[in-house]
Amino acid sequence: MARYQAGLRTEARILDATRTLLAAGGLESVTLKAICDTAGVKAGSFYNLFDSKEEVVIKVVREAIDAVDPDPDGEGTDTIDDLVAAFVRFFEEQPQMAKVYVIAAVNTEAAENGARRRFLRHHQRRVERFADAMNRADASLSPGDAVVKAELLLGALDGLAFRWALDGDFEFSSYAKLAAERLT
Amino acid sequence: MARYQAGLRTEARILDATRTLLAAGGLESVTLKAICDTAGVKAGSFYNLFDSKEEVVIKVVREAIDAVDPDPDGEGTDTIDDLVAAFVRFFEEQPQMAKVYVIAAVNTEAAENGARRRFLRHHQRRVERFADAMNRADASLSPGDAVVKAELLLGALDGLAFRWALDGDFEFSSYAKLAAERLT
DNA sequence: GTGACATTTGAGCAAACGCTCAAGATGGCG
DNA sequence: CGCCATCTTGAGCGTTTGCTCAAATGTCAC
Repeated sequence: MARYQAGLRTEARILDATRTLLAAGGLESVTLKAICDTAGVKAGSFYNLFDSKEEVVIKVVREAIDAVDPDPDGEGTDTIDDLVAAFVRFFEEQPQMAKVYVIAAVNTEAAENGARRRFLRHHQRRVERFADAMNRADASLSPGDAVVKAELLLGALDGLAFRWALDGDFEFSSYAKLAAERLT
Repeated sequence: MARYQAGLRTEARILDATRTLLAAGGLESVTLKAICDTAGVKAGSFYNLFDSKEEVVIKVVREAIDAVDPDPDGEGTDTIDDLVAAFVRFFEEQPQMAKVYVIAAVNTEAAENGARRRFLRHHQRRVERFADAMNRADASLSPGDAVVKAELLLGALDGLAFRWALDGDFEFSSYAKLAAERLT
């Protein structure tokens, strides 16, 4: 939406501010006022570049998720271990982003089911990646069984991440490896 | 806090209203105005009986959780299957309550870590129950290993519940049984 | 350099939120 | 019945939320 250099620069400042606030204080601390104050911009400028606060938050979270993809180009070379490690890394490096992810998926009521559908699609793509990796590792596994196993493993990983959100001392990484061993 | 019959009756009406709203529209729809309108009460009356909105919500959620306990008296007679079934039942019968549970655990920032600590304690009690049941089923299992296994199973159940919150068509119950088989 | 467009600003809007309080109505005990 | 504690009410407070808009300022292409 920005056409001049000045617009591009403020756009970047707004995204940076959102990232910073999100990482520091979670979704609750990301208010329009906080974003604008941090970015050194007035609300009117914000709305000259973006349609809503939500648009910016979604953009930032999506970029954070993409940044930890072990096979961003979809070459099909990632192993289960890679995928599990990437999963753990995302939660450990970007805990607040992960929480936004969880809240958006759960919190969303009938009104704005768009967000939930987006997350479901993302989850399904992840299941496919896991299932593919399982099939690559064990050719005798039927595709259907691979999907079931992938759902099970991803479910376990999500739950362990949740557990870790509850208590930072929880040994997320160890448990994740254990889950991968038993559910592969 | 209520001492007259009238007070007790409005107390019950407020709790009922909160339950109804929570089940129908999730946490977001539980505003003070909505509670008071549904209960046919003014805000002043509400605050004559309760200290805060939060107090009421917590009370309602806690009661809902206790209502599905397979061994409320702590007699130590519940099996893993009982516990897993109770877990599934809670989520399927009270999906909104379960979502509140998740949100409170994740959403709570530095400010009010009281809620998070409460949920952590509840989780730990649950882990103990699961571990005890595992030890009862297999005497050769060391207590430490039982706790690890219990954490793993509960993690998987939480994650599958989350998955189901994302998409009601997900066969939560089947996957829960599968997880119990592989992680016991 | 000027005209046309992008951007920024300051002021402010309406709605929602949780909550408070003085004053009056009601209930139950002696 | 009378009295006092309990309960209810209506009005409203103070804050925060996301967002809007006319007018001023800046920027780029020609």
